[in-house]
Amino acid sequence: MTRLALESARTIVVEEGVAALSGRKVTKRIGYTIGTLYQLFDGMDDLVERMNIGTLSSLFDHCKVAVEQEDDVAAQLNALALGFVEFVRTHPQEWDAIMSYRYKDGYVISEAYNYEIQKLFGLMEGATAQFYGAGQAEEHATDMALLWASLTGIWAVASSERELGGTLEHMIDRLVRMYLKARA
Amino acid sequence: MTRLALESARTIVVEEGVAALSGRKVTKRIGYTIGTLYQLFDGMDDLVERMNIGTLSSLFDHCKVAVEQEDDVAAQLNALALGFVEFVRTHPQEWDAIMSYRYKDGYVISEAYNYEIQKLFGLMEGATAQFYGAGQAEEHATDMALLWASLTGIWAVASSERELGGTLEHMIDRLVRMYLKARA
DNA sequence: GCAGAATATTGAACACCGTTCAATAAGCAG
DNA sequence: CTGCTTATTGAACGGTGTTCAATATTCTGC
Repeated sequence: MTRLALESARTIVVEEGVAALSGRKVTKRIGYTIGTLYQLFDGMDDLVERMNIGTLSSLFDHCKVAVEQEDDVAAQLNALALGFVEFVRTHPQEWDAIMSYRYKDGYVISEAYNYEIQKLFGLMEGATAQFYGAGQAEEHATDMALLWASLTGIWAVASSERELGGTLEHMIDRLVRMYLKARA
Repeated sequence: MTRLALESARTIVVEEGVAALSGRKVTKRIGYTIGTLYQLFDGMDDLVERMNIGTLSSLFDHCKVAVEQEDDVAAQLNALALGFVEFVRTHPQEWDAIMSYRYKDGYVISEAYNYEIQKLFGLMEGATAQFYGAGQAEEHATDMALLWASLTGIWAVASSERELGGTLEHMIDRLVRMYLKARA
């Protein structure tokens, strides 16, 4: 039933947003009652986290095939960035669940979650590996964190429906170009 | 009383985070009851939005004095970025209220809110004006949106307490450096 | 000072929420 | 069929946002 519950939760998030997610709604959709949910999940935080892990995993899969279709660094980096945009555009609510949901004070994010994030970072590191020498691992990591932060920040700004100048694609393009110019 | 309520709301957000904010808590702290809040605010969205406007205004004031102490572009841009970090570091919960609070479907953000955002963009545009010619207004706007997105994204990543490589200051430094190198 | 109008404040009501847990139902081994 | 184990229930608790008729208070004109 946990699989059913996670699917149900995802459907609600997709259709109404993570703010509209509730345990009772999740169980009602699949013919269960609220009590059952709490035998299988350690509260709503756990449910949302496990759903988010699934989203991150899908994002990784999507980006991976995008990157693997390219050869040189510039093309790979562009494919990665555009792959991210493509995925988030088609799963805006699921991405928003990742970005805006706040776990209860003291809740510890699972290793599985951090592993998915690491997978995504690995993709970026792989694409840009040739820019960094043996002793530049730290610099490399910093740059990847910066790129990731910028990517997610760009989406946040672009999806805020305020006219802040510049379309999503333009910003992405300038970010990648800027990085390549500064690095290559 | 609306002033009192906004102060009370801010105190709760600072002490417990925006997720712990509730109308009854806000009014109880100042000796009122829940009914009163709804005569003065058009629901919780309105209350949060007006509180967030105050936060953005404070952020602007803080960044403005930081920028005005510098002369050349590079120094101004650095001051701006570090001013942002400084403010958000000292007001993490209030900033999180801006980033993670989700307004109800259909709620329209006020002009006053968008104006505060515009003020911040104006600060960035002022500092980088000399990089852009007469016909490059659009390009300028795109770049500013990108810088803003990156700045806020960097904070989101850095404050997520996952070790994703690179301290906050390092990322900020590399972002500004990257922009200047690509532009100047 | 006082009547009346305008404004401010209340608190109960409604339908939800997350979370817990004793009680029940279902499935299964011997 | 009995007992044991697992799955499921649903009531209970203390909270939430929101509405609104009823009550208090303040202000205005006389």
